[in-house]
Amino acid sequence: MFKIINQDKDARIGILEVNGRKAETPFFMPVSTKLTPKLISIKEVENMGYKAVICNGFILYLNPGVDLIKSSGGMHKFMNFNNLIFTDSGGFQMIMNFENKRNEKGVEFINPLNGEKHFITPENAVEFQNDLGADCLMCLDDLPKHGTKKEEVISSLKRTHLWAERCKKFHNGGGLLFGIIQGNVFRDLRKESAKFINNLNFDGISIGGLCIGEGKDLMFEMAKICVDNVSRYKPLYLMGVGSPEDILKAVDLGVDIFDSKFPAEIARRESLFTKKGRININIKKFKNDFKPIEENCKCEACKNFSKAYLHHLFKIKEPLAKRLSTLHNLQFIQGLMDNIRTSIKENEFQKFKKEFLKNYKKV
RNA sequence: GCGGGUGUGGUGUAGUCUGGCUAACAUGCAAGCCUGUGGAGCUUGAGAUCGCGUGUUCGAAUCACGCCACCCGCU
Repeated sequence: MFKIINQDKDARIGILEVNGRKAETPFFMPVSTKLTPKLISIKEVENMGYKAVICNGFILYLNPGVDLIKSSGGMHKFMNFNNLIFTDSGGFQMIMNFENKRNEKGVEFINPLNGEKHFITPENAVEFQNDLGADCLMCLDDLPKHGTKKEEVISSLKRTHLWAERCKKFHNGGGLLFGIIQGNVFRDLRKESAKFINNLNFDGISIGGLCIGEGKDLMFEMAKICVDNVSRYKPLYLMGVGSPEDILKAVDLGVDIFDSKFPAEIARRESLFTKKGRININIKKFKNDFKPIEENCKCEACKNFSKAYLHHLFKIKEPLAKRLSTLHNLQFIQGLMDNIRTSIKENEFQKFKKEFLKNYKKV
């Protein structure tokens, strides 16, 4: 299911295989919450070389509903994507005003579209993710917002652990189940959580509750504590991380899997990745810049158009601007992941990382 | 020619009747932010001698008078 085939210090290459679908780690998953990435097609994502995406099991459970997807033959068939599909459980939606109340039994969500109440238990979460046909599913977890007091984080963590046990107990075949480490920004809690989740012997381990406003230093400190206290033979997934510099640093810690809305979201807001750093294409200095975003980029935007043209498209609010930007940023991340894997295989990861970060500055 | 209306940052407007905190709001402009996605979000900044002039007043975008520009109607 997961096999490490190459290692350069803590950074490593692995093969994740589920239900006959394979992906080489480290990889990044574009977010495809409702069975499609925004503005671009899943086929475009696939053609870039992505071997995995993440959808949101909970949001799909609300709409269009598990039955429809099940009767279509599962998510893979429905969206015509025959690579790995991860699903999230709905835990993250708790910090997004979705949630009404939670207790030991589960969480009550209110569907903002129609006011309907849904009570989700850990068992439900595993069930609907499996019914959807997920290759890798997440435990239902309790995610305290950044800034939550320690006493509250402690009781929240207790709940996450309790739910993790129940998910594990309920899970019976189908996709791989990932346990999620929480603990907010508290060192002792992170360590405790990592050990606890590790001991439950999940198929994979997720590091959750980071990158939600705590700042980079704390984030990496917490991530390292998590990595250092779990088995090194399992796929390790850092949830929600998606900037080039963060991915690179996390791979160095030993993280295998990433997902984030970040590349797509900032693309829609006029921010693009380049090897020299992020640029905001809407600013004046690009009005007369007739060169492509990146000289050797394979994306549709770079192959055909200039920065000035893209700048123009944004200024006139043409939706195509967001589409092209999204294609570019996702292509950039995929290129980065390719380079990361290559450099690990050649035992040159440290050199690659250093070089990349040296060049990657704010332009 | 007569009567009526309107004139406020680039644009669209509020404030005017019942003068008084640093002239407000939207959009646009300039820049920054966004990290397990509820269809263009958040923060900051620049930009107006309130059509022009005179007067009344401690104080005028606001009141009075004159002028100018545009719009509507009537001869």
